[in-house]
Amino acid sequence: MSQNRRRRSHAPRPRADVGEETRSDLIAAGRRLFGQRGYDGASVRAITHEAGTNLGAVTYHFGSKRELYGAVLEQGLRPIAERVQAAARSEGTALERMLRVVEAYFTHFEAHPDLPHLLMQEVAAGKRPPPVVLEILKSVKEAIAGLQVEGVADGSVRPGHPVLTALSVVSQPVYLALVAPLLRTLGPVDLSQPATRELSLQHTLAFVRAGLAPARSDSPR
Amino acid sequence: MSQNRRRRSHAPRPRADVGEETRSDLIAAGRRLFGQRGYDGASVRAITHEAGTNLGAVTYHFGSKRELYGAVLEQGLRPIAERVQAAARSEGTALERMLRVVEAYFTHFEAHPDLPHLLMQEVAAGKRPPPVVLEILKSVKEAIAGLQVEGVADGSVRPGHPVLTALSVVSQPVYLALVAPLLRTLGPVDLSQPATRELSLQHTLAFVRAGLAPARSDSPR
DNA sequence: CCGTTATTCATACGAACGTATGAGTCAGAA
DNA sequence: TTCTGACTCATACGTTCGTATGAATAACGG
Repeated sequence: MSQNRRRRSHAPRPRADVGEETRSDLIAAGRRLFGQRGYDGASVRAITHEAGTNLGAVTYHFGSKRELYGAVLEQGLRPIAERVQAAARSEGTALERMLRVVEAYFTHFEAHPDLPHLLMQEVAAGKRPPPVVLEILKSVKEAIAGLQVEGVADGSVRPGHPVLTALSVVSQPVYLALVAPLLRTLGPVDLSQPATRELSLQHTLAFVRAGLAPARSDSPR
Repeated sequence: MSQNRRRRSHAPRPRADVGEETRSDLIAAGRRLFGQRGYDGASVRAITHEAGTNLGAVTYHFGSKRELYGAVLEQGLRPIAERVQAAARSEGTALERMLRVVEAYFTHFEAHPDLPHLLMQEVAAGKRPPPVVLEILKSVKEAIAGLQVEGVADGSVRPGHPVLTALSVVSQPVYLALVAPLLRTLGPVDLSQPATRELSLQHTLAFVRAGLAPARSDSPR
């Protein structure tokens, strides 16, 4: 997490930051290839070639392929976690903020369609993500679960299990992004078209709103 | 789909069906290992060892590892597709049948927790499932989408996009089963306990019912 | 009984993989 | 200028993989 901090005391001094650029190139290439072909499908050779560096670069900068994957995951997940938490801390009723969380997922996945694949591929294969990633996931889970609790308090959300509710909400954008490539094969729904994407966002917002809203007796404001 | 039908005309006659048993042993072992370790993580050697057969058995009976995986997927998916379609054809309003579909997923995943992993691991890794599997998925998708259309007609379901609605519904049990192993790590929710499982079923039914039901003006019967 | 044939088995092959190794390169401190 | 250390690079190592090959085995029809 913090062991790769050069510039120790009075010592070595890196050369211009050449290494940092290689490092970020590897993360970018890894993100692209891991997302497209899966962890095993993306060889170190392919990644280093895509990054325009040498085969040894992964070992040198990350120690192993697995640790590169961890860095890719962390760098990919942290921004969306921040967006979600920002949405959870925004103004309005808890339900309104919850819908903003959904919208945050959607717009983020629009810019980074490979992100759900990146994470879920390992989850689905039964492996355990690195601890740093688990912590990020945990914080997101708690933010959304907290939103449900707040919603019950302010009357904008129907009572229920906070964690399960968080899963129900998150599952919508994540699952949709996961199966998007299949959808084009299975039928006429093409989520790569902006109009369809907007439609799916509106559908999801409506579904989540209806799923969370109280039974219609004390719907506030 | 039907090319593995021996007993051609007047000819060879298999010996007692010894081969069929090996074949099903391989599928069972493949299902276990593919589900636990992912496609790449389950080597042909591990699978044949688990099945108690020889290394060459996969090539002999299926032609390749990939085709074994296809057979595993097909054999795993067909029963749940049938259950879902039976639920879709049952009695009651479309909404009631939709909830029965959700329940069918839940109870089936309870008996076969590795099933979602088996399929989604490849979807998440960006690969395309074999055509037979795609056809099964398509039929399920259409059954549930048809349920939504029926629901709008009989007034039990709010209007909306049929396919997107089908995805929203299916995502619930699938995503829950996918992240179940992570949930135990991330917090106090343990979906392997029967009580929690029942709780999650009730939660999902409530969420889907609320998400689908019309705005409360013409809720029938 | 013999020959055919489905099936099993041991073993080999070639390719691809992740990682290790050691030499080469170059900017900056002394 | 010389030395140092971060970084790059080519190449080698050992392993594991999926698949191919051909011999052994055993049941069945004739």
